[in-house]
Amino acid sequence: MTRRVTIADIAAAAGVSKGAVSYALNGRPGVSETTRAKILAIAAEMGFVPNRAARSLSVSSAQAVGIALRRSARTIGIEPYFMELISGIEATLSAGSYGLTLQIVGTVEEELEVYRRWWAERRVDGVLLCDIGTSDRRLDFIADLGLPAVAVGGPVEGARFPAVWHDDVEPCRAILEYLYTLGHRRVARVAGIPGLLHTAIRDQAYADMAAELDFASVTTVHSDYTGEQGAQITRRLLSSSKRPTAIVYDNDVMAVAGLGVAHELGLEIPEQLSVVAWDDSPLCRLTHPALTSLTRDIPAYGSNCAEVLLTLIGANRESGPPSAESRTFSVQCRPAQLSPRGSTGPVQS
Amino acid sequence: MTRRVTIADIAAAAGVSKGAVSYALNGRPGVSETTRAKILAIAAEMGFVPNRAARSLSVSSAQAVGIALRRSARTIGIEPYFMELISGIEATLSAGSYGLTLQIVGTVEEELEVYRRWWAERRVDGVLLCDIGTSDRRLDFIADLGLPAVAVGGPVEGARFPAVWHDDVEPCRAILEYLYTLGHRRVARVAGIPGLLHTAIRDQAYADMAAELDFASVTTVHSDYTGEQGAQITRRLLSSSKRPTAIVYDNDVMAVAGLGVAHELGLEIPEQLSVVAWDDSPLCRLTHPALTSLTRDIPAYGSNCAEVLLTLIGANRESGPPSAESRTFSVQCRPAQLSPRGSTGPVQS
DNA sequence: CCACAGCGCTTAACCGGATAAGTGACCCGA
DNA sequence: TCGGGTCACTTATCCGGTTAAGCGCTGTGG
Repeated sequence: MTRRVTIADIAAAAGVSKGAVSYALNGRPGVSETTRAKILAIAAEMGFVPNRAARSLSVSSAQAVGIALRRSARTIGIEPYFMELISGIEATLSAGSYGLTLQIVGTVEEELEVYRRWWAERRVDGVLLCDIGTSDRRLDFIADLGLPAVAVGGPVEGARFPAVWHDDVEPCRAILEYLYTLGHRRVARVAGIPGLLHTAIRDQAYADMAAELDFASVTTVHSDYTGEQGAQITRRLLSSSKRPTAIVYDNDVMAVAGLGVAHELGLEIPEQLSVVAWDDSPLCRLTHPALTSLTRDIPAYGSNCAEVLLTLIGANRESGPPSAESRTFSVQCRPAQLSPRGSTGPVQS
Repeated sequence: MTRRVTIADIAAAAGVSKGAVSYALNGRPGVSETTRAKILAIAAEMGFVPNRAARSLSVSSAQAVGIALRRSARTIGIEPYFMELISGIEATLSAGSYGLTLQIVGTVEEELEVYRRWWAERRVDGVLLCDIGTSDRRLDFIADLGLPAVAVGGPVEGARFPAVWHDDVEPCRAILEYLYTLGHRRVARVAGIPGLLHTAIRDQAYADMAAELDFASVTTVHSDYTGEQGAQITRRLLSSSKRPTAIVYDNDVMAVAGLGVAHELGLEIPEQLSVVAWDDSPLCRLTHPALTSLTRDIPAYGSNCAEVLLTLIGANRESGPPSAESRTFSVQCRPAQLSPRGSTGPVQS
């Protein structure tokens, strides 16, 4: 339990000044190669690790980024999406020796307050915004704050900072074309939360596609993404007089719940009902039959987001405020791919 | 984008010294109530928030705790446990205005390195250790480091720091008694990773209980907690000549997978097979039939752990090193309760 | 031969708070 | 009336890094 070693200790041991040690450790000019090598050797031997607070205070950078999740304690675990996303984010951050600060909040107000505090305290150098809404209060708030941020989702109209997103239109087309080919004409969709941007984009894509092909009906019911609502809506859909022959779910949890309801009602899958899930977590392969789903690489997505944020933060540091161009660029990732499995099949006449 | 407000700015505005402002803001004696009120008013008006790095440097506390998870990017999402745990931890931490720093690692070596760095950098004031093993290298390493820590799991023999845990023996008894009462005599258990402490504890509890009651067989097969292995083991169990009439799974993901396999093999649940899951995530209520499972309040558990860690850190700060007593106390939480649902029923003869 | 540049290092200021020590004004009791 | 204690505040130092400025020495070109 000896006292931690500081650059002053190294300076004393090497017989040079604090400044020289700092130059040597940071690989900047100002010391000879001989001295540098000696200092580095001593630092390594003494097990020197710079104090984060001291460095932050000097260079005014926290070497950390923040992420605030707005979910309840009970429901946050069930959605594999977040943990996979965080895992990807984390991989990129720790490669760049940045830390990740996580906070879970209940309301938008709390979330805004967290951002304000983080930035005022300089606890983070930037944040990642999840669950982008169609009209999102957070976007202007954060831009006004001057807090570097990246939207995890998009495209965001007139954004004042970058967004990283997947195209959702193409996968929607793929699903409907696939179901159409299998002979389905009555398709229902259990969508996510209406206020979310990607929900709105999918709504539009389905409507467009439905008009293009001659489906008898393509209905959309909005939900809160929970399994409970997924089950409830499925029960309602399946007990209506003209029930759909295929149901598409906006996440995997609801799809699993829907599958459960179908079993409960004694429906054979896929003979009497086809089921498609969005977001191919391992969950989709656990059920019987396995769920046909849209596969995205979520950890890679998280890594992309983190990478863009680090670039933005780097750009901020040098040469004053970043250019408008670099602040609003938009990165599009590979769209989700349809993975057909046992839960979908041709319509039985 | 004005420069951030410092105590020097407040001092200037209030016409006092930096020191007076610091005393006023921290509620310590040294300023009159009149002056204190004036300073607080000015600070509030100017939107003052103390710089975290500066404060940390002075008081040498990071106001943050760390948690390192050793899981792969792909599998970490599927287990609702972690996110629920983190959510509970976070609730307590942010109530005490502590931050949570998260890192995902691949190996124990990496994990140890992360702890070493965090502590050397003073990026965290303490850590939470998950997935405690039967002989866990991390325990001594961290104790030697002097890094305050709490084990999330236990009881830990000869621990040099506190552990927070559930009794697992009682729930094991409850499951086996329940299944025995329903007439089951051949019970299989798909257990978790053998090296983990709670797996070993459950192994022992099942063995003891099996000897106590006259089961025909109580077999245990170890797994890696993934759905894939859960399915594979279930398939093997169910196609053996003397197949079990009930299977108990050490987590919910494997139970769901097992249910899928049973469906696949055309077994009626619970008529031909009873299924019990450990850890009652919402997942257990999504399947059909719903899974009988052991309910624990994971977010509350996380909160408990965080609370103990904060106490430990607080104890550290005042009066030098904490007493041996406070360092090794062990908090036991309410054991898991059996929630019978549709997946279990009496044996059909 | 000298002005000047460049190297290699030291010095000292600075980041933004916390805090021990110091100071002057005031009050109180002997 | 004066010593001593308390109050209210200021001053100065520290935490552990970074970094601009300074300074002596050497080499070099005009």
